[in-house]
Amino acid sequence: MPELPEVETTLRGISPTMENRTISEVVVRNSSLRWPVPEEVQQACGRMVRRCWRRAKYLLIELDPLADGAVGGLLIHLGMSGSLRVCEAADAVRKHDHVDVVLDSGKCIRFNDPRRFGVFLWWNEPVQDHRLLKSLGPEPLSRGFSGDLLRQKSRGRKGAVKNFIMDGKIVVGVGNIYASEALYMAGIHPTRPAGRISAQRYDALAAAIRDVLGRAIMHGGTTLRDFLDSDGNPGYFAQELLVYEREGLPCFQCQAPIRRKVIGQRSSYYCPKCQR
DNA sequence: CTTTACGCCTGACGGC
DNA sequence: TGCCGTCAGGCGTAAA
Repeated sequence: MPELPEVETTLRGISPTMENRTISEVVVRNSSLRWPVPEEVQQACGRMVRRCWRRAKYLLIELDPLADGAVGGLLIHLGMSGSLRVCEAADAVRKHDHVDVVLDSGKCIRFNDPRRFGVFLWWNEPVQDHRLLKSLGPEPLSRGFSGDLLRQKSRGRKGAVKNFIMDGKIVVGVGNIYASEALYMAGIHPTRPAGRISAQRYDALAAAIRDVLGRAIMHGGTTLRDFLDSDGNPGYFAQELLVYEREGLPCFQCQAPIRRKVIGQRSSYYCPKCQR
């Protein structure tokens, strides 16, 4: 289940293969992803990849501008079960390999997604104005993210802090696994109303979010069930997890059994003694 | 404005 | 062995 560290790992895996290469072909075998893969993605053919980058969990393949200066490129989201792998264009196609981006080098970026919650779209506007990106909050690893920001945006909010930090309009890239982890590290109970948390504790939470995401990226992400990086390898952060999927097991700090509770339709894990 | 529930989809797993 | 129900979850969207 790709969260921000898994998307970042994927980005780092595909960038060297894609940047400064020309896209020779885009092969769509199955266009029924979250939204249909549009015919416009064929506009990528014959154009060079200027830069691969990431905004939230969206991967952006930015192409060199056309003669008239028009920018454009591919927008990819891995959804729940998606992955991109680097292979040879001639390699055998596997189950759920929905789209290929073939490069002039003969290499291929192959999009595989069993659950098809993923996204493969074309963009040609200033990408920050794209409907999927325009109302997103700051990147958690950027300077624009801080405890002060969380504190300010939480004013008047009565919902659980766990839902608050998973809201992409507040801060992007904090998914279900890392939300539980960061709240545990900061000693904050996941159901606590977001508006009832001190500035000092929000500082600790922002630091925990940065810390856990940064460390997960260093480990190549978390593989619980199906995440694979662009070389087909799992991530190794699962062994570092402190509470996620540890229901009933002793808290590493106080030995109390870790609890699981569904908050906002999602499993949340926490220590009832260490988190208030 | 905030908050909540839903649905898209396949694979893994448990019970019978 | 097979079948069926349940769960997993990112996130846009509709509804409250």
